[in-house]
Amino acid sequence: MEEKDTCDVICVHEDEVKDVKSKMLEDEFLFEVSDNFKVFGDSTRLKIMYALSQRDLCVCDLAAVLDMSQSAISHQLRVLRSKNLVKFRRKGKMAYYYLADEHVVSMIELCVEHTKERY
Amino acid sequence: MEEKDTCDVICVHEDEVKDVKSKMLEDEFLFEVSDNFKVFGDSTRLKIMYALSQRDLCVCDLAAVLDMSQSAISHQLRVLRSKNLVKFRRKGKMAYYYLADEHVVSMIELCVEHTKERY
DNA sequence: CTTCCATATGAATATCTGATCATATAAATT
DNA sequence: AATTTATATGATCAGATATTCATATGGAAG
Repeated sequence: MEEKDTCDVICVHEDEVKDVKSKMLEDEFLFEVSDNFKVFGDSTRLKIMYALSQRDLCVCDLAAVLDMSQSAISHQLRVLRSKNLVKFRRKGKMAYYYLADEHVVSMIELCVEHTKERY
Repeated sequence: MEEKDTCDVICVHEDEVKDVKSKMLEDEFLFEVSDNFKVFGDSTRLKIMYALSQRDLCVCDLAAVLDMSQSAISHQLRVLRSKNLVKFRRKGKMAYYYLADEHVVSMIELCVEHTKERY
């Protein structure tokens, strides 16, 4: 299976490696999972989501809450939309954003808890 | 409170903003939370942790399981150690790594579940 | 104490990411 | 229709990050 004994991997324990390899999830799937974590791994996006967990807000208000530029917020909202973490409804010129579902809230809550407990 | 009406933030809804601001968690804390998520937001690190959730492994075996260089793995293990997500015990020349606690496992499991459910 | 080998790490590089700036779009108001 | 204003977005740039390469460290065994 392995063609590459070329270089550094010398001390491999064949059986254990084979065992764990068989239990590993698909590369593609784990990439997707890490990609999901990544969205939460930026404090601006996390703050946006946390703010939205309090109440729906328009872009301007989010900018005010986070004390950041409208553009910066808008760019991050785009990311959050692309990951289906937030949605929005138009009301006149404004766009009111809200969290897409409960998963988002529970993800944040869990990591908040873990962060509190672990340190 | 805001000295900066300078530029773009024009349409702020004072009350809602004030309300959400009062409910926001500390900047510093949310930064820490996002920083924790960030560690899980890289597929190499996630794979390492997932592999270790199956059984303790030495660096070489991890490299074999992930099919990556020893150096790359070692660098990422350093990151994981610095965040107290993994620990290791020496056995001769080798270092056997293992997950630091159950939090790590449950974090991964949760996001795996969410990823499965959401798409 | 020298060699061997598993692991660690510093430096360099390439890629990615987030903020800014300038500008475009789109809805409301005149 | 022209203007205003809330939001979106493309381009750019700076800083962060992951891998590689070369080398160092540290324990084992001779």
